[in-house]
Amino acid sequence: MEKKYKVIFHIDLNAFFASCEIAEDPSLKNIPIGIGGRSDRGVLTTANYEARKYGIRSGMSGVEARRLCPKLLMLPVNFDLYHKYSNIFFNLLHEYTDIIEKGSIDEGYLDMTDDCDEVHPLDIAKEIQDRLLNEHKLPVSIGVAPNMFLAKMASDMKKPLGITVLRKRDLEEKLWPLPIEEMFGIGKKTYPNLKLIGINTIGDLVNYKDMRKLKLVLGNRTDEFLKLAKGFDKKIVTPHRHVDMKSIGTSSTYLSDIYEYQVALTNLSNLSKKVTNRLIKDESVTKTISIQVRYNDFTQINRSYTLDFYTGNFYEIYKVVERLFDDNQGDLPIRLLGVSLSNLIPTENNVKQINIFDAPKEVTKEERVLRLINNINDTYGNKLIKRGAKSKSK
DNA sequence: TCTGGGGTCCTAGGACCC
DNA sequence: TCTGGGGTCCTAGGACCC
Repeated sequence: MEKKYKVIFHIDLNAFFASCEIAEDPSLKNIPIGIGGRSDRGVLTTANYEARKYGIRSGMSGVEARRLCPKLLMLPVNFDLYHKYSNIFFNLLHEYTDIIEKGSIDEGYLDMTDDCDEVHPLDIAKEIQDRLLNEHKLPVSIGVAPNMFLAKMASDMKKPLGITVLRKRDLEEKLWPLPIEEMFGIGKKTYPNLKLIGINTIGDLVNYKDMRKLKLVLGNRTDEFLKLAKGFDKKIVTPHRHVDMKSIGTSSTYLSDIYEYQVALTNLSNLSKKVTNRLIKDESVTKTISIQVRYNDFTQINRSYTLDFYTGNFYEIYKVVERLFDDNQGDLPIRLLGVSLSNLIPTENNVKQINIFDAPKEVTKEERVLRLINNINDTYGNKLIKRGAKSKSK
């Protein structure tokens, strides 16, 4: 028999990074904690609820956070720890269903439609929440709804440790009064434009009549957003969606701006090394290599190059990075550099077409690169970045 | 509040092939 | 020579999310 409604859970770990630290060291429980933001130019990735009492929020600069709460304990980001707890979280969820889609490191969607025949969904949600808290000290909020969008919106409604059921008949009362910027998918660029045309709440969007104006703001996604706001979402929970990584990247904002060509290259080499190691650990190879350069006025360029073969070799990757940088030098001091790899496939699927040891020229270049990396005190070390192409984006 | 680092997806133009 | 369409891949930028 066809079921009328699906039962979808969205489960969200509250203040996840901070919760991991507290789970690991319970003595931190009642003190304000911020994760990240320890350098002068850093921002907090997470603040626990104790810290939020002081007005501290994630995304806030560390300097500002300390001003609001001088006794704030600031801890470095520890991804290994968070991955450990993320695995604990998803393993527990798998005791209830295998139809789980990972939203990110700290949130997941569960299709519980077939698991709620004899048990009320609310009872299962309560059990999952209690177990995560009691067995692993992980607080979660859970949204229960007939589709993924509504479940996501629901889990956000009561934090921390909330369980919110959002049925179709609740929309007018619970969803539509929310400010439009709280709608999943509407970000800080879009909502000011929606407000300009008179849309302040999700309900305003549902009732909006002037399709021409709406299309000017939302473009091709107009119909999609309208359907979501009305409570319709056809997406289905897709396990393993995030198993195959589409890209691996790393970037760094430097403590002070970079003025020197050689320093930029050294940093790009370090980033390339780091990202190549992650690629190897992931047992993948890449075809497309990108660099990211953010200047001190916050304009940013991204440049990429696609090889006609796959590689997991540092020298091959760095060679491209170096060339992309050489070809695109701006005339501003650099605030951030990044290297990212995409077009990834598993190493075992790669039939290597080029053996670099057969190509003497390549080896010569490798040696040159090697010298470059090992020779930070090069006589040209203080050479100013060449004046070249102006940064474009604005 | 002077603004991190990890990602995903979408768009649009151009190259290139048939 | 004026000028087809369809499909795919690449590149750059932008919006968004956690």
